Amino acid sequence: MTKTRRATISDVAAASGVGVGTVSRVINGAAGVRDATRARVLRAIEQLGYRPSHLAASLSRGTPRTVAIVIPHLTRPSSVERLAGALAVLAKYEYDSIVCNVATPAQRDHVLAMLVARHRADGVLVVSLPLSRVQLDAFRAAALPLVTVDVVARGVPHTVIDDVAAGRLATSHLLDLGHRRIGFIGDRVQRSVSTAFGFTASARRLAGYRQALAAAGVGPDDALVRLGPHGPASAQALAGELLGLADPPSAIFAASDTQAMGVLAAADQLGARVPGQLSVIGFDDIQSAALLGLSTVRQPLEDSGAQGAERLCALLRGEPVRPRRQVLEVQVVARATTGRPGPRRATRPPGAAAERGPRGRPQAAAGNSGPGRRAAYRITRTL
Amino acid sequence: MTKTRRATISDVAAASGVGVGTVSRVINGAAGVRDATRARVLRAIEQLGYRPSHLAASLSRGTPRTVAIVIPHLTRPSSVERLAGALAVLAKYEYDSIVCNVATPAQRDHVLAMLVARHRADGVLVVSLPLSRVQLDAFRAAALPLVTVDVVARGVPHTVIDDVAAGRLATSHLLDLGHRRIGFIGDRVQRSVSTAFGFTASARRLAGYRQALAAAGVGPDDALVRLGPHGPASAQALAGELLGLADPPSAIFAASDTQAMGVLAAADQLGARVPGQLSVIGFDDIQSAALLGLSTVRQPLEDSGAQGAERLCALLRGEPVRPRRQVLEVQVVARATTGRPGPRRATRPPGAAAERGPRGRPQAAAGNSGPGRRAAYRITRTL
DNA sequence: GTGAAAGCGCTAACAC
DNA sequence: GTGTTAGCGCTTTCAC
Repeated sequence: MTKTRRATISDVAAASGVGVGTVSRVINGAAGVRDATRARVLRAIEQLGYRPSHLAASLSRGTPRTVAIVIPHLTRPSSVERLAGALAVLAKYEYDSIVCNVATPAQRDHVLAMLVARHRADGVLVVSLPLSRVQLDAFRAAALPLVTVDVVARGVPHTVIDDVAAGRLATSHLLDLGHRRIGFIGDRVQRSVSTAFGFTASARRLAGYRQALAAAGVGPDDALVRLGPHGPASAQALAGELLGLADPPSAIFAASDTQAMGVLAAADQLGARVPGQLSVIGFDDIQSAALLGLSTVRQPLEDSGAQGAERLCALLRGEPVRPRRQVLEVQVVARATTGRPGPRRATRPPGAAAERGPRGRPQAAAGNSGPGRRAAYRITRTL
Repeated sequence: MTKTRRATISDVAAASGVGVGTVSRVINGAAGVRDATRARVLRAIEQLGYRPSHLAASLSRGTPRTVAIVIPHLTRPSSVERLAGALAVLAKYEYDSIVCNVATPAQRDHVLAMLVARHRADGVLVVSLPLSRVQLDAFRAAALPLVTVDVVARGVPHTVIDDVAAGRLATSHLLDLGHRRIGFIGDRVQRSVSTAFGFTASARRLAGYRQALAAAGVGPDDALVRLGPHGPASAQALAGELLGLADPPSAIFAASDTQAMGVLAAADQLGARVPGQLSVIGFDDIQSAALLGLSTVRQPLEDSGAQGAERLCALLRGEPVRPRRQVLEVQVVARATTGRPGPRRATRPPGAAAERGPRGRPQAAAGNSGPGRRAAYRITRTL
């Protein structure tokens, strides 16, 4: 076997005694090629091990049929669900998807700048990342089609939820159950330029929480609002603080399911029964929420990615994308971690470890554990 | 503003009164361009809104500098961690990564066939997907560089763990604690062609489980081995069966953390205290395992993706990749769900729901809940 | 039906 | 330093 260069279309043409045009037609399944000729070409392709260059074809055709997806914190359940939704749609339309996972604002800026500077993707889907005015201008100047998901962007089609209303919804669920001392645990806005992505969902959910309390005539108590870095460990610590208060909350609204899990961990550790002593509601409805029986506000994660991708594809086809802002619905999913407030009981001091004991499940769940079963829940309200 | 076509390199050359070669040098930061000239070119680029075509450059240069990653079940925590590891490495070497999430064997075959048929990626990283002999031959025939992760492939560099040994390790952990009746919950090998990916990790872990039992002189009891579809719901049902046995196991080894969570759910539901009445060990050490205090066998997920990507890059540089099989180490991470077997107690029948109560935590975890803290654990043994 | 030839937009070798 | 030119491998008229 010769150590030669890859076969090209003209090699195939020569080998089969036809012109390159004919070979091209055969490759692309175009009509107007005699069967005998086609067979001859196919045989030459086979024996030369010819593989058409996607690059050359794309260049000649004028479009790479490639889309870039820029997304932070890919390993977070909410991110990966969005990504999966987008990938499925893009694959459906036969776009290649270049995935850019960005861990820092510097990476984000670098990736976005690259995407704008060189023409490597037909369009870009940005997930969860707030874009600066400069960045938006750059996309516009480059005429690079852009769609965002989970973040508002002026002049750009975006798919979002109403976080303020969703925050009200979660809080109302707790109020409706009879809670009056309701804590909030969310993300502290990062000041440090080096790590700040500028996420604002948590803050908007907090605003909704405050609105709902005010509407219910419950006075705000800032001692019940705790913010920290995203992640369960921090949330666990903050929940511990809340539970250690002289007048602790009977319920906690966590700005994400991940944080809610930290709250549950704190409750476990301090011996607070859930939901008897402490009700907990999260946000997102990631897959493990169902597993844990976590009550939460469900937002359509996978669908948001799919919708964003659909809109980007429409944009690439030159179709109008209206309305510019697509607002997806959310709903409260009441599972086993929220209930009516119980009588006050002291929590166990940290250090007095207890054994992992039985947990409550909604009645409907019991005896209904067949394969493929999804955790039972009831949807309380839809936004 | 004219509705004209995109500016090309020769437009820029013309506008700045230089040749295309000079423009190319400016774009690529090549030395040997007078500052004044460079400035003139840059200005022209600016005002023409010129964006170099990645496609044309790649074609001319001869390589797309693009890699494809083919991975199933992207939203599973183990998959996405591997993906993130690979993406980070590929970004480091400035490769674009096309991600192909495949949900079915048909999709897998389609994607792989496409990758082989057209030259669109410099190399391919296949994660967790067993490749047929035909598929492997196709890659070889196309001279398309291939590396796999989490799956053995003849003649191809692959990064794996020793699942059999890991299964022994998990089982030994339980044996060492004093357990003798140990259940196993894993994946049933799918027969249906339409859904069978041919994953074998669970089966190999089962083999290790059997080996460890035999080595400890514990007679096998097939009633304690339950296989079903992957996923927590199925595992929960199977664990329910096990706990309902006349002589139930005092410990269960689940072939994945996801399944272990189903086991925990079953224990909760049936009122079996963990680890008092039932010890549970999972496999993978996905992020939520730490959160739940789940004892597990940790395999380096993110690192496996990173290693695979490193090896693929080495291959693309033409370097030899040795040894062909890279075996990563695993270790038991003992958290709060495994302990010595306690006195036998009857489980509560399903339907008698209990409240979610305090769970055990390792002593070290208590009072150590600061931000950024990782759940405390002790590593029992390394393979 | 099929072949020839003109691009697609760039890089790189070579000349000046 | 800078311009010129020959490809890179394909698609796509446009003749025949």
